Amino acid sequence: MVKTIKDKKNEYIKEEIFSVAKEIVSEQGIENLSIRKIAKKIGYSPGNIYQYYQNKEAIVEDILKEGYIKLIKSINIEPEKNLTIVKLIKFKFENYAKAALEIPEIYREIMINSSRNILKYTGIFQNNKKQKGIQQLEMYLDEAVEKKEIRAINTQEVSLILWSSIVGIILRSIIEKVEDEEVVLDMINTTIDIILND
Amino acid sequence: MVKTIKDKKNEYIKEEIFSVAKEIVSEQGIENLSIRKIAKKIGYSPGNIYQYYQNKEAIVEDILKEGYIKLIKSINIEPEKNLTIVKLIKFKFENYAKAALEIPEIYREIMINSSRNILKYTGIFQNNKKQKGIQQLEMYLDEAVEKKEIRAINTQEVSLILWSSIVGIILRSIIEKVEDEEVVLDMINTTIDIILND
Amino acid sequence: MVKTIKDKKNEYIKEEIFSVAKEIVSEQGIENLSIRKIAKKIGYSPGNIYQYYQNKEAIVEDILKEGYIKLIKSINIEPEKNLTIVKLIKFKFENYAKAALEIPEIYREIMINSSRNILKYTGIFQNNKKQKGIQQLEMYLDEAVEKKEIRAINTQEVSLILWSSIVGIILRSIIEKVEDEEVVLDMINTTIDIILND
Amino acid sequence: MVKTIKDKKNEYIKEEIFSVAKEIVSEQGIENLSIRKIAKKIGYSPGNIYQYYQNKEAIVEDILKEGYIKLIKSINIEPEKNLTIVKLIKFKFENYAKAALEIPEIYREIMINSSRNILKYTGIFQNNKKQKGIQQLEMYLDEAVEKKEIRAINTQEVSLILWSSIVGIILRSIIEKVEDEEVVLDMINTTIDIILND
DNA sequence: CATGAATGAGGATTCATTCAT
DNA sequence: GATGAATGAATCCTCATTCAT
Repeated sequence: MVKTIKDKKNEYIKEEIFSVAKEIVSEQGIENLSIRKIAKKIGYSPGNIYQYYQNKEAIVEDILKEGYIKLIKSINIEPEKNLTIVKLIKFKFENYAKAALEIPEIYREIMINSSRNILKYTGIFQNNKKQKGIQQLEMYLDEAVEKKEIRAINTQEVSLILWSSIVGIILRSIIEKVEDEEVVLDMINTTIDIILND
Repeated sequence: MVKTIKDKKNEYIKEEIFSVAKEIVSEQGIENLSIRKIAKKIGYSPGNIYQYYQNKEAIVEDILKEGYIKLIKSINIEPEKNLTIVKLIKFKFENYAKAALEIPEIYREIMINSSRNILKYTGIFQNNKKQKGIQQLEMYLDEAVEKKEIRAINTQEVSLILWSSIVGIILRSIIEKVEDEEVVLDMINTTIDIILND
Repeated sequence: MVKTIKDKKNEYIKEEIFSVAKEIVSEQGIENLSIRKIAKKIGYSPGNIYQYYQNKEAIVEDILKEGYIKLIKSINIEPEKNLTIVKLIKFKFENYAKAALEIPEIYREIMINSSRNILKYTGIFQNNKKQKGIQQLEMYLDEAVEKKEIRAINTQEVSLILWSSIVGIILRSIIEKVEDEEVVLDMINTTIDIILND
Repeated sequence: MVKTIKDKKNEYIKEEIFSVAKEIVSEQGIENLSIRKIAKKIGYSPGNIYQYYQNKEAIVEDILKEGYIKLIKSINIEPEKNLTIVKLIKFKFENYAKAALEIPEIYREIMINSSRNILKYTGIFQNNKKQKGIQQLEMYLDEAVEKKEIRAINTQEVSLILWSSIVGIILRSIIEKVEDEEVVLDMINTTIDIILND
């Protein structure tokens, strides 16, 4: 399984296609992404794109997947000092929102997308397989209750509500093209306060 | 101003176009609506559509406008008996959610749309001109506080958060094609409870 | 052959169509004239236009013909005082140019049009049937030579040259959208001086 | 920089498109040129034309540019023997007229076109930037005056008049579809004689 | 007379994808 | 691996004209 030079070159070009595709999506929206635009931008021929990706859909999928990973990473960042659970939740949501706002067009697409493939990662209504974010959030809430940081709540319910509220806020801020990130972050913070209140 | 048979036929066909367009939007999403598809579906030539609508945009606008009006109406329904403010709010959000879920694709489009024209009605981040729904909600919250139904809160903030949370939930349920309306309605109810808690 | 009220109404509407058509031509150029635009502007239906004109071409023809008549009239204006022949020629060309510049789009179309119908009035290369303008010009030149106002010339040749030079100048000024009429009139005057000179 | 077979084929097809486009323009006028017609005539799909030309405008531009270059070349032909200035002017205008009459429809289009891009080369009313043809003509006239070949004249004025007269004559001969080139050339010659006369 | 719905053809473009080279 | 020509279907829209009403 050693990577030959060829393999490396291969990967390099695939990255190139990928990266240029993201650029186009960021600038013009996913609905304006086209194979030809990608090809033109990287200086390859349209046909050649199909050496690296099966079709356009595969590229889009990759973009969304990468976006999703970025989001996951953002909530896996651990704070440097010890924080209360509530503060930890706030810390994580703040990182999540920042990550989302760095890739607004892609975040928008991820959250709007109805394909099974994507829903696997974004769904909140599929009882059986909960996405990691919600799982983690629920755990934190359990812990917070246990530690009496917050009053006793139905953590299963509240985690869902908290999650969809915040996703809703971020989505709207993207759709409305809000420029001041602070406004969004503040609103998220307040939302957490109110929902977890005391 | 008597409507002649011709007028009626005319209106009938315009309705037909409109209705077929909505069908396509519901089935394939607004991004897949096209004049040709409409024409084919009603058995007319594409050019003829332009007898009834100035252009594609006008059709889309009408669809969204109708959807928006449906939503407005849903929150203008008054309950039969006297209700506490909190119950009134729940009643109204329930009607709103039901209305939204009757036209899922259109609701989705309304809420995702970034055009100035639509944002006028859906925006929550434009401080100056608040949309009616939020205004009304804020008033109710003020009243609820006054009547000591709920604890003292920053009604301006809370109305925004409540609103965007619920829109977020409805939107996600549409994107995830949740079939059981009850699940969504319950979640909304709980959200209101939690946010306004007691 | 008495004109009934019906006939008059008929004519009135035909005039209306005609007049609106000219407006469109003046504003948007003849290539943008369409039956629908005419119909819309006069508040009649497209189909009805065909009650008054056989087809679009007939309307255009009428517009050009009227333009041509305007031009003819302009050179039939007689000066108030007695003028030398050369001054008379200048007087007439000046009127002609002014008339042309009042209907630039139409003049352009007349002078560019290759249809037999129009060439009948604008042609200068059809030896057999000379258009009136050239005929008249030739007569004046004959007279000027006879009266020794100008040197002996081949009036047949010179009339053609003078004519096409001036038409060329007017046409170019229209194509270049020259705004200052005086510039054009001066140039025409100088052209006459130089060609007839001494 | 070796041209591969592919390159050659590519160029060949571009030429094909170009040439077919010119054919259509010659037969039906530039206003009737369409991508679909070109595609049909060469047996390609309309979309494929866009492999070779960015859009319709680019094709038209190329046609006009080629025509314009042809004209420029025609007046850059130098006579074999020494000629007097007047004869040189005649020689050049003759070549110019011949070139124009080889591409009548295109010449017509060039001279009728009101776009800034074309006027740059054809305009005579833009004082600041005179087109080369007029500049050259003026120089020749200056020289002719200096050498006493012709009487003293305002060479600036006369060059404009001479130019527009001759363009006017050529244009009319094209519009009237004069078949005998000699007639036109004679008329031009006479015009020069008369305007520069003696 | 007048309507205006309807057609059918046509306009320029754009696109994802394929395939011979 | 890479090319890019080619297709065929699609996009929106405009038009002159006809014809049943």
